[in-house]
Amino acid sequence: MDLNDRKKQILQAIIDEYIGSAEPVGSRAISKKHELGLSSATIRNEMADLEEMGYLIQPHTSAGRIPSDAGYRFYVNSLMKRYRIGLEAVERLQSELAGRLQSLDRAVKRAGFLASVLTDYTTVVSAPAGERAEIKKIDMVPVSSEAVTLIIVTRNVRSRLINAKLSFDECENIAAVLNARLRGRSAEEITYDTIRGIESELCEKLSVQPKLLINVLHFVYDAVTEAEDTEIYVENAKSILQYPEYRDIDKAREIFSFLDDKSNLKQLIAETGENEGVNARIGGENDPEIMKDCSLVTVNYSLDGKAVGKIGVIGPKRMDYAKVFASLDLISHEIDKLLGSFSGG
Amino acid sequence: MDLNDRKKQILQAIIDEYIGSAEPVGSRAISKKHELGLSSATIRNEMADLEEMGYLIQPHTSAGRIPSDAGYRFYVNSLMKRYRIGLEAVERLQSELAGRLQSLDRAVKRAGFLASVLTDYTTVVSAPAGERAEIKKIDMVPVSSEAVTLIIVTRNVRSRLINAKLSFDECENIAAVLNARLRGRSAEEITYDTIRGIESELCEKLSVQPKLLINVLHFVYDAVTEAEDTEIYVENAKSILQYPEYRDIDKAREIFSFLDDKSNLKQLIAETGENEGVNARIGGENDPEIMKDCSLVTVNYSLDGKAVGKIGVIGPKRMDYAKVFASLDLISHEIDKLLGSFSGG
DNA sequence: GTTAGCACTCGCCGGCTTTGAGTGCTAACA
DNA sequence: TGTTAGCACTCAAAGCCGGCGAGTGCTAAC
Repeated sequence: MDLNDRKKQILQAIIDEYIGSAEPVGSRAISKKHELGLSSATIRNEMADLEEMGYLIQPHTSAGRIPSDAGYRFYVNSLMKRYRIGLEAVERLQSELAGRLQSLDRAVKRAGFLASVLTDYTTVVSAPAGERAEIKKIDMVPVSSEAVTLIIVTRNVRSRLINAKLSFDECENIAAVLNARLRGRSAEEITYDTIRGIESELCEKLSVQPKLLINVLHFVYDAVTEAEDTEIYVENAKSILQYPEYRDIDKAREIFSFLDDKSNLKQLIAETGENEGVNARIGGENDPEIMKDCSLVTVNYSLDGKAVGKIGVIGPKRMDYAKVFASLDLISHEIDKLLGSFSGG
Repeated sequence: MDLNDRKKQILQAIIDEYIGSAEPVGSRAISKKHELGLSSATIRNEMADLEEMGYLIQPHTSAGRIPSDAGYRFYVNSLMKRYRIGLEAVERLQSELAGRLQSLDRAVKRAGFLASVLTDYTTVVSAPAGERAEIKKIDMVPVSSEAVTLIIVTRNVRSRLINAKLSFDECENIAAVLNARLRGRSAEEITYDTIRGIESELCEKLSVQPKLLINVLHFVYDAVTEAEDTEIYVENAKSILQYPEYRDIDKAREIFSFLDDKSNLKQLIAETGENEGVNARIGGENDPEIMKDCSLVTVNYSLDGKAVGKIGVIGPKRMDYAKVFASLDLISHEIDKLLGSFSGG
């Protein structure tokens, strides 16, 4: 059944009100604050209809109404007004994002942080998935008499400390062989046989103790093929405590525990849509029990035209969707731009 | 005035009890649960004395007593029993700590995490302060047609992305010059003049556009001299919510905000003792207002025999000091061992 | 179709009482 | 002289109204 214009207006008014106050909203409030030119009685009738249609819920007889999941869904799809982010905010965002850049991961983490500042909700971001990241260079540097740092440069830089007594020159020699064999190849192409080959070459050419070598190669193999275990960053988790729906400490604790476990978050994020643009999962649309009275709004960002990660905002169901949508839209575009400037070729 | 043995026993019993229950403890409870062979009336008299001496506080007339800051201090200094950490816990800790090691920073962060698991309190750790970290190697690698990664290896690895169109060979050449000039020097030794020198050498030898070069050198200078801004890691902040003293959401929020701001933490951590072994700051001994009903227990860890960072546990004043002391003692020794195996020379 | 009016519902709040844990004091006891 | 049983007293917390008021649904009039 379709909603007529007036019902839409009323539904919108109720949701707007509730988003602001977190209190059930009554007919009188709507008739007074929103200039619909209708008496509270009329509103009441309409509200009764809207409740019957499933868009509103009455917590108890003598209270006002609050939106149901379906109500929010309708709001997000058809009612919500476009939010305009202030120009200074946009500029500040751009300049903060552009600051010195350590890595793509860091850039994305910062984007998540900025999203949390912009929206004042908790954000979750997944770092760029690095599939088929090609090895650009491998380096080995002794950092003390006892330890060597192994550095692998792909799209980003990974490093690992190895207990090994190797001189600077030995490192250079080993690195040269590694580079000759591995440079330009993507991690998946590298098998244990590849490493075997390297091992025998090294044994022949260099006078390094084989035992040490095995150790080093083990680390190389490990680091190179490492299941590009996408990092997940959570920012501003504390903002959860600020919403009345989490006045209950135990509930808040549950959420914190949930957010602390990256595997939860990976799954949560993975379940969200792959399509373009900003996407919302409202309340019960989320799978994990604890998330059923939260909403999760996500957007994909891309590198070389391919979606490689997500930025998500987690907040109460009555979050300011308009603002969140606008913020994520903005941020995803900015991060796309930024990443674009570092990719290509 | 000194405490006789019986008073000590009673004080200890009260504090032990209170640490467990978080409720004011009454004379009857002590006389029953702790086998002192004294009636509640006698305990009452002693408690009155202990209160007068400043070790106990009575929240209101008809409640039991809780320890004062002085009470806790006395407990920590003289009463607390030695806590023994289980052997499996020790072994688990050692194996978890020894896992693949990305950097010293990471190792320490993990130590903080493990401390939080062991104690179930919030932990704060400061990464090894890198003063006089000597430059082992500088590397430049093009990662796309548009970007170059600049890598600086000191005791750890820092990297930075630069927008620059440079070929692999150009990068190698520039890096060679940088290495020749900078390798083996510590960050503080490098002045803007040094960089000027490199600039002119590069301009002479190589046919790189000067403008691009300036950009690159700017980054080098920046990355090299970067105020080795010690990282601070907080783990298990959520555990705060589990203690009845933070049932009040607003109080919890304050703490979270405090913990979110690294500058607060740096200062907090800096204020703690430099001496050997585990150190406690109890309640009012802490400076920040919000920390006045928390305790902070810290320990230094060292690299090359010099204290370079701290691991701290933050919890309610009635934390399980014995356990925390034992845990930090253990962890600091383990991390010292671990770091030791990567230093030297 | 809209609205004023009205009876009704029910959670919330403030004040009241009750309960009980815990105290200090006193007097008797070893 | 130190210890203990007994007792009156205190006071926060919990339970228990009762009134308030926001909000409703229904009805009747416009």
